[in-house]
Amino acid sequence: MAAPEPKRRKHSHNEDSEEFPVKFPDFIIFIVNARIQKVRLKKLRHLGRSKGFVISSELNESVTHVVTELNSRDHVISVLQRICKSQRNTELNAFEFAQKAELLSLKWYTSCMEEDKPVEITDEHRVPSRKPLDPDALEEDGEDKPKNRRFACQRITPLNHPNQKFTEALEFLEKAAELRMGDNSRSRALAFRKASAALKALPEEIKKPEDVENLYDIRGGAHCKGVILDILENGYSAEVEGIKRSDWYQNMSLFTGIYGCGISTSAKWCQMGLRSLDDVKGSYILNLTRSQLKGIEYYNDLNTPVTKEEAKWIHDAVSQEVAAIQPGSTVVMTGGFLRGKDTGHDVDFLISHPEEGKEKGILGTLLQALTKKGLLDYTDIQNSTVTKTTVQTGMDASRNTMDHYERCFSIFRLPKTAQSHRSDESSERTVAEDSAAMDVVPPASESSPSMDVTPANGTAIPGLSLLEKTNGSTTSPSEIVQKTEDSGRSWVARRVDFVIAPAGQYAFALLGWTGSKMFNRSMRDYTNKVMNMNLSSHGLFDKTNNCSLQAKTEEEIFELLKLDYKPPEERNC
DNA sequence: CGGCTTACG
DNA sequence: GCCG
DNA sequence: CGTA
Repeated sequence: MAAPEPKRRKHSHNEDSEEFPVKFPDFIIFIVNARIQKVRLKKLRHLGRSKGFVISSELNESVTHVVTELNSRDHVISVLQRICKSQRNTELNAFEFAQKAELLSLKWYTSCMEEDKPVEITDEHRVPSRKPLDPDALEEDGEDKPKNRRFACQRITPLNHPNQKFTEALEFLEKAAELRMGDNSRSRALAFRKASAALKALPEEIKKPEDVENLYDIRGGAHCKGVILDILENGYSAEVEGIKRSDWYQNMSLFTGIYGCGISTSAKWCQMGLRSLDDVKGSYILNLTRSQLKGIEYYNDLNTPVTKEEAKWIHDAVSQEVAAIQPGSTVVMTGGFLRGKDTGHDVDFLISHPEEGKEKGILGTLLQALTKKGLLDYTDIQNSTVTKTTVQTGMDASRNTMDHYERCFSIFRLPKTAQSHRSDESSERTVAEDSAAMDVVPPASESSPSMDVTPANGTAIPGLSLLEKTNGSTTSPSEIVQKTEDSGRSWVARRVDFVIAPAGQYAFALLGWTGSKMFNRSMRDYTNKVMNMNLSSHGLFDKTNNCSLQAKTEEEIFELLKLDYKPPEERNC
């Protein structure tokens, strides 16, 4: 509504209080910004001033009324402390201040706004102290309370737990919800995932419906409880089985299984009448992205779980290269493997260097080195392909372009010799031997070393597959699949993610890339709602005083957030 | 009845 | 879909 | 939009 007004640069100190006549000088109000959107806060302040209240933009002794969305006195005080600290206001003690000033809910404030005057303050308006100094003091009350913690990041969530049957069903419903493209669908999917996470943290198997009463993320819900009940009674969920059999689910599943193809694209293809991978390959009107082409080409490989052994081999290969590029660097395999899983859909590496700044350029050089060794099939950086085709030396030309970026999603060529040497312990090979063993094509000038699907002259011909189809109605589509499958490669394709982080962000990157996804969402949600801070894989930002907080270990991050530390194996929500 | 993690490519 |  |  109101454009950024030029009026307010008169007095930077007490800002715009002079714009409106003060009608209630006894009400000096400070609004705590926690749990309030920035825009809304601005409106609230302006509204208050326009009604004749004094809205202080600073927390000081003169403030008489504190207004907040927070619902516990302790919480308010701890936030006030932070504000004092950030204002360098050392003489103001948050505890003593809270004794004198009124701590009131936002409801009181909005009531005042509606009535155009201060409304009478009742205990309803006051922030409840809600301090059961002895939690067991309130016995009968305690029975009704949730028996798990509110946020998944506060709970111990191991990889293996006794309620797999239930969580699998709930996570199936999560996936199914994501595939439906409604407005609520993402949020509904989240609800299923949260319910699953709640069960994953239970130490005992669920035997009766009462076992899931009073659990956050389940207790208030009919749907999830119904699913659990179903499984308890029949051993399976009819809803889940029904969806599994449905055509739309199978088609959507198939297409979203293609790397680079999300629900939007999948739905589009479904609506176009496509029903199989061959349909996609045979359609000449689709504008397939680079990643989708690779996703189709390596559909089977990329949908085969990566084993821990494979991951280790890749880790070795990557570490070797990185050590050569920048000695002293660290290469950590993050993701599910760090959380204790023994398979994964991809492998994640976090690369860093203890000396700030020395990590710069590593990723670009690493990708070139791996590509040169024939270990990388695809990187999702778009720069070194089409434009500079004239230069036959290829890689050298792109040197300056491959510089500063921090993530790379790639497809790794894992030598088959590195795959299964379980039966023979002595057949351990080194990375060097293996990459030498496979017929390494020195990555030619063109982007794709012309695999089966793409024609040899480089540029993909849109109508090619169609021609094949029309030429021989005898040419079965499965023939193409076969071609791609036993094309006699000496390697398999695996998804590998590279992340690079400067030393100052290392702990945050490690935390973020270790996951799980649900753990991250939960922890970031908690950070917002409880701490009024902002957490990402780059850092931690305190919104109450607009400053970022440093941490050099994961433990320090948990401490800053007042959370009990959880090792990676306990983050499997 | 609004909100639901956050950021890069 | 579940929570505040 | 897709991916983590």
